[in-house]
Amino acid sequence: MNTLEEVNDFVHNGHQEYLPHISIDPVIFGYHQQQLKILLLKWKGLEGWGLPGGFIKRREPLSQAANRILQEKTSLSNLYLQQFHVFGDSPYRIRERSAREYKEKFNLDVDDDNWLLQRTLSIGYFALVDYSKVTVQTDFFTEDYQWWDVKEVPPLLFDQNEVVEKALLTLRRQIYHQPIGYNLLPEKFTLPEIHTLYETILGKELDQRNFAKKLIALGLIQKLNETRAIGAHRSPFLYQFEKENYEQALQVGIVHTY
Amino acid sequence: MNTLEEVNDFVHNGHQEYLPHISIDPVIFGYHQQQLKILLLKWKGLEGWGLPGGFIKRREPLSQAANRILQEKTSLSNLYLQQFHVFGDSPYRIRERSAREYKEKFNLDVDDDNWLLQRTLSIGYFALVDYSKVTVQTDFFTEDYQWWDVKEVPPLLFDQNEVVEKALLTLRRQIYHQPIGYNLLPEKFTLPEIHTLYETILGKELDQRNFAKKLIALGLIQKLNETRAIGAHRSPFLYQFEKENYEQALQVGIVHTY
DNA sequence: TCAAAAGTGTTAACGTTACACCCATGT
DNA sequence: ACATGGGTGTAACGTTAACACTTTTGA
Repeated sequence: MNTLEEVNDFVHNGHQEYLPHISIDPVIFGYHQQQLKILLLKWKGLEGWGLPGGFIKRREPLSQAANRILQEKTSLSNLYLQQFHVFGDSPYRIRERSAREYKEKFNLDVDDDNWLLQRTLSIGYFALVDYSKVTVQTDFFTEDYQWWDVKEVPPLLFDQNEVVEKALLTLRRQIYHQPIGYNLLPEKFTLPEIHTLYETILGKELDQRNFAKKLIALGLIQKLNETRAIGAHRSPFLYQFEKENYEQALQVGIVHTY
Repeated sequence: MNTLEEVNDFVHNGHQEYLPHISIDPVIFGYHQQQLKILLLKWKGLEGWGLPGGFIKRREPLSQAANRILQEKTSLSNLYLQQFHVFGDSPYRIRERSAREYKEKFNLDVDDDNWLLQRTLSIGYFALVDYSKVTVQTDFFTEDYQWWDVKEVPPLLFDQNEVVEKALLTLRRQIYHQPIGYNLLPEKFTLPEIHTLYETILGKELDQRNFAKKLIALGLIQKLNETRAIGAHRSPFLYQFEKENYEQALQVGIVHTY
């Protein structure tokens, strides 16, 4: 969506192609330099940053819509994607926005009953992606994008800070039942990497030895005969996930602590 | 909604009051005679049973809508109510239904573009209620209601069997993090009652002694100096929840097995 | 007095936690 | 050589899991 023609068509006729009143807002998690990050877009004409959301096509299955929206923004397919909550309580999402406000911000002429101005619920999804493989597409509405450390998320549009909070919370709870990491880390990774990842998600320190013991005891990771030289005094061993056990743990679910 | 006038108004003008394309479908759990049950409605003119769903008013917060719908059907307020998933993948929910089909089933004249015929996503909620306190309201669309053992749920409309399945799964997972029972049991209950409840939700046997020990050790329940005579050779002690610890466990969340 | 249900403790196995020193490498 | 980060084992503790008999009550 880059030409003015396309944008005008979307704004004025989009409701024929998309379902009104419902959007999908993905929280995209990536991991880089020992930090858990999320991908945010800067919307043109608006102050804040926001999630890379989108709408559902009228005959498109919901999960397919979520995948499509993610792919449009990040050029990634086959990522880990999971629905976690519907947001429909915030006053921002109830009071319809005015056409005037829209005109001022986007410089687009819209009627008062335009579909984009009406109340819209948001279905929250979170995605776990390999940071290094993401390439972001910007379009007419977005002027910039940036990865933000989850500890330093800026004020977001509407109630989207709440969306991010809840995504983190869900991730944190889920890690007690299912392994996480396959989608966030490169194929080969070091113990310190996955160790810090888990600490970051859980927001607490985990004993180095016990953590490694646990993952190996569960059969989730295996040591490779390679090391990676990453600077002074540092050449940790590489590990990779044991796909079979990992998949099984994902599906069956487990209950344990770290 | 009982008079023909009200029904016609809802069918033809409901989209002015309610958001189209989104419904709320509550799975209402109750517990009676050692069985976990859900409340289903028989829709007039349709073969199957279904969930007591409803729509969201245009300016109504989502969670308020869910509470209102539940109260309209069960006359209960202040119950435990939780969102768990949005359903939008099933082909039933994508193919728009035809006006002819609607006419045949409900004997109502509607246009092809009537809001009730269009694709509708469903937001799944589950409620935990005190079985003995529910009184069900039927209306024009519903001709009967019935509590069903979760082990014997009949074929439901659309993809609602999937909704029930997912509700149970969510409940089962949640019980590892938060206590459940306060909303399902009467104020005073016996050990065998809560024991069977947990066994039913988890779908597996739990050691009698260990189970009681655990709940008492966690400070969730306390023994009363009363017994209940419930038949031959049976007069178990009554217990009640320790509200403070219970609430705290609900909010903080815990990780444990049973 | 007999049948049915409720109540009650102990022990062994297992998993979790706490804890510190050596080794390899690059500067 | 030294500074930094990575790697590794053991012991105490707490939790879980397995197990059966006694008591009460009503018929």
